[in-house]
Amino acid sequence: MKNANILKKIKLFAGLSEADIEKAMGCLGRKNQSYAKGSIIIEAGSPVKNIGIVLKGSVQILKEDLNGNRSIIAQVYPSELFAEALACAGTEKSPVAVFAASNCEIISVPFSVITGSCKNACKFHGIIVSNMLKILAQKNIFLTNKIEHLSKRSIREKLLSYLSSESKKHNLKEFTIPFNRNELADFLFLDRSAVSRELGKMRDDQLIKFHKDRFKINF
Amino acid sequence: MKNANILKKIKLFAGLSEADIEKAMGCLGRKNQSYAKGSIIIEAGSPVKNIGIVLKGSVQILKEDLNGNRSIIAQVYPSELFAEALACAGTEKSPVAVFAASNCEIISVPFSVITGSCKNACKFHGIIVSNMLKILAQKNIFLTNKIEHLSKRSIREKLLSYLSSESKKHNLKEFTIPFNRNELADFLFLDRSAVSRELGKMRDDQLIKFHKDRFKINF
DNA sequence: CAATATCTGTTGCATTTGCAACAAAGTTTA
DNA sequence: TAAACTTTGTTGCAAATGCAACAGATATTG
Repeated sequence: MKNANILKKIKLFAGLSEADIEKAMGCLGRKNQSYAKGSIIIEAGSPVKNIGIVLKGSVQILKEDLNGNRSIIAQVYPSELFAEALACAGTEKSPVAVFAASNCEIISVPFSVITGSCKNACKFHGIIVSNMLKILAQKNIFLTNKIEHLSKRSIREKLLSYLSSESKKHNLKEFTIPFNRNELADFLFLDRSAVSRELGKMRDDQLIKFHKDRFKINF
Repeated sequence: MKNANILKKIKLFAGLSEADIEKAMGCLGRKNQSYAKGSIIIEAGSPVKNIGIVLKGSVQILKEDLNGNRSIIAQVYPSELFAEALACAGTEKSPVAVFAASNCEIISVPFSVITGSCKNACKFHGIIVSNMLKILAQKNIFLTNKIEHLSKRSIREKLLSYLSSESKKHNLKEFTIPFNRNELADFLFLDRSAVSRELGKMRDDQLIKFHKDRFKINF
């Protein structure tokens, strides 16, 4: 896919035409950067001032604990943002590292440029800021929902909470989830086999029916 | 405390002088509202268009599951915001209800007014929008941290994750946490006695020392 | 200070869960 | 279609954890 097509998918630019995006990119100070696989984009402990946008390839968000054990927090793909919360919050010491999971191309936009008034007084700033608010707010809601599921004490309750929210999202009692068993277990931080076992019991108890990633709930 | 003093504490108005705040309130369309204890401020399922600011008393954020079981998500006190993420995201069906935990006074600001350009082209909008971004971003980071702790499989790992992040926050190996045991257990969605037990074991293993809410970590 | 209330620690017990190893079902590839 | 691979389900077992009930420590109140 060409850059232009990726640019159109970027939520930060939602509501802007292709031409508008080009202009806006000018205002934001376009700085395409390439990173070789494995190279570090943001070092843990460093200040975060820029928002990242992935154009090609993918980057990983890593967390390292005090003992040096690394764990992958997230993987970010083309058209998606990273480090936006850290940049907005003006984080002085990044709690995470960002590194290139493959050869990749990214845009790096100083956060100050987004909020700062544009010398061209261009109307795009308003839209972009408004998009930024929406992106942060939606992520907020997503995280809150996830915590809601994780707050439950048993596997069954966690699953019920998750399935219930999926059902509400689709406004249907029957729906497809975006995970296979492994991913579902990972999403809820549970053991896969334990999830399978509990889903089986829930079926025995007539709470749900399912086949693979297709679920039907009876509550 | 007088209203003016509360207003100065509102993060949304950070960076504005008292006089500025008064003016800004004019632009935002000041609408103080009073609610009697127990009355509903936002109904679950309704669209959320306004950001709420608590001036007096407190409000509770409630979640009701499909079976009608209510659980308290959060309690919001004077100078704090509520429903800001829902309003920013333009939520059509609130997943939560908000109700008055006591007699309370709140300000309700339509989200559109915050992003929309002010007829007075006042400079406050810029600052307020920027504050809003920061508030959302900081909450984002907070939620991500919490999920990081909850992602751990055992109580010990959850505690280590939490204590480690507190230590980093203070840049010290010895620090005071803002929770008593009950609250700590609730924050991590664990059983209080199990937390006590595990903290004891961790002390036996020379990982930590503690007395009440004062901790010292050896890792 | 005595009395009361709150907070923290301890322990037995039943249950849940993670883990490991394997089996079955489903999918992809040659 | 056979073979290889991936995904899902099953099960035994040990360990972790929630729960309940109580005891000790600390704080608050009259």
